[in-house]
Formats: sequence, structure tokens, C-alpha cells
Amino acid sequence: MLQKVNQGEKRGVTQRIKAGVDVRGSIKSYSCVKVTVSQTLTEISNMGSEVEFEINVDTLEDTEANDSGISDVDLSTDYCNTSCDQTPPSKSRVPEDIRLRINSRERDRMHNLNGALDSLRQVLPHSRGPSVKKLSKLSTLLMARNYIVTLTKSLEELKNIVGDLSCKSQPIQSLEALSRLSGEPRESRTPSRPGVIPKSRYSPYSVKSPRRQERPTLPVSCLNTSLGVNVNTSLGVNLGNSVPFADKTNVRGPQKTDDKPKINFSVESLLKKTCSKEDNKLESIAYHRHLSNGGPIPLPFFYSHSATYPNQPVGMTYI
DNA sequence: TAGGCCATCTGGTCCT
DNA sequence: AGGACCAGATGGCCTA
Repeated sequence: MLQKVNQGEKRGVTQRIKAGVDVRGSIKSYSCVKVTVSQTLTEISNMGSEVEFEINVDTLEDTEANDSGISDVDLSTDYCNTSCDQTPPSKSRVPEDIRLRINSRERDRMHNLNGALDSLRQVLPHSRGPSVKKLSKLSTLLMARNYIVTLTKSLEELKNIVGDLSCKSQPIQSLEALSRLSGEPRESRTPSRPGVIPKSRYSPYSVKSPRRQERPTLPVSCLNTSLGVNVNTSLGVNLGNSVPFADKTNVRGPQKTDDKPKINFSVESLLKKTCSKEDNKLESIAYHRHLSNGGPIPLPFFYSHSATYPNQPVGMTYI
């Protein structure tokens, strides 16, 4: 089966075509591209019952067919591939040139749509990096929706916290503590050198704050007891796997088994941030609010229980 | 090999 | 009339 190629795409692909098959044909749907075959038909016929050769796809503008074994290949998906016993599709009522223009516009439209989806993926948390699988279209939309919901809830929560603290008349300390709770980097007390990009102390990406590491961590079992739920089973994931989006159903392209996950955003690390009772009054308040009110603990994702799309990462959630 | 995901083609419909 | 949008059909690629 010949591989479909996109307009303007230029690449070499290796295909298997049975000997004796006439690979020449009219360029139908992909009139914008031309496929060149490096072997002549006679050479292909002499190479056995099944041969492997490379074809190159170039644009019409810079490719000229010649008699040295270069043949046009019909790239349409519905007939004339490895076996030409299928009949060509019926002629469309739309003239061919119009049809091609419509198809091209539709392709462009879909490319724009995919570009917008890509830009959406870019702003979703923890969906980037070489080890993170590309989110599917559906996952991207669901995750974006849940991310918005989560941010909205977080905003409300922070407003409530600010309200609590304003009653205690400690506005300056509160704001600083609030920024710490929300993960915003504090202003450095020492000016950074020009040209040196400071690393975030609180980034979930493997950069750990030494101060955070020194803090006592609330074990997951404590959370389970407090909330009456089992975090592990509620999430449907192994907490040992700290890459929430390493969902193999979203893999595009070969996986690198030796490629260690760069993102380390385990539940423990989240609890370390959320549940620490010491050193930070705000965090303590947030912690107690969460647990005493049965309030939510923010987690970066959950897996859908949809029967159609099981185990799809869909964004941030609260438990 | 089945299922998920995707790109593309295609015809229909709506809008300008 | 032509373009945008939509949904169904089809087939390829990839993973489990």
C-alpha cells in the first residue's frame, strides 16, 4: 500500500510493491505532488516477487518525470496500490480542478484547526517535554476544559483565603505567603546576574527546593484516612509513576524506552506543597480547610472512566 | 491482530 | 457562486 503524502511534503519513503504491478498511473487526488520511483519497471520486475525500493515525493514545480525510470504513481487511497484489480472510483460531479481546490482548502482548514489544537496543548500544564506523549485531540479539549475549571476553583479558593487573612490584619505577610502557596516564585532578595536565567525553586520539573525537601511530608495514607478515599484507586494510577500524562494510548511515533521522564509531579510532591503544617501559616490554613471541610485536594490530572476512551488523561481535578 | 487516533477525501448544507 | 463548515467514509500508522 502506498503511503499517503501531504501537499508539498518532500521525503523519501520505502515501500513494498509486488513485481509486475504497473506503478504508473494518473495522478488523481494528489495532483499537487509527484512521486518518483528510483527503479524502472523493468528493474522492479527483475527484483523478485516482492521488492522494496524508495520513492521520493516532490512538488510538481521542482520535479520532472523522465524516461530513466521515473513514473507517476497514483496516491489515491481507493485504488491502484499494490493490487490494481480494484476499479477506479466513479467520477465526481464536481469538476476535477474544482474538486482539487476544495480538497486543498479543506486540508488547509484542518491544518489550521490542528495548529490551534497544538497551541492549546502548549499552554496546558505538563503537556510538554520530550518524554510527554502528545495529547490526543479529545484529551486536549477535555484537559483544557478541566484546567479552566481547576483554575476557576483555585481562584475562588485563594479569594477565600485572602478574605480569611484580611480579617487577621496581616496583609503584607499574607500576600507573600499567598504567592508561595500559589506557586509563584518570590522576588529574589539578591539581584540575579544579568543573562542568568534563574531556575524556579518550585518547578515540578525535577528542580526541587531544598527547603521543601526538608519539610515533613504528609503521607498519602494520612490523606486517605482523612478523606475517606484511597488516592491510588481514586486516580486509577500507580502513584509510583510520577508522569501523569505518560499514557501510551497517546503515543505518536516510536517510544524511547531509555528516555527517562523529565516531569516529576507525584502526589507526594503535591501533598508536600499542599499539606505541610509547618513554617507557613497560609499553607496550614489551606490544609485545614481542605481536610476539615472535606474540601478538594488539587491534583494535576485524572483518568477518564469513559468506556470509549479509557485511561485518557483529561486534566486537573480535585479529590 | 484489534483498536485508537489521525489525515484526507467527499458530498451536503449554510452563509456571505 | 464560492467559501466555510460539518460529518461520514476510508485507509494508514502505531501500540498493546
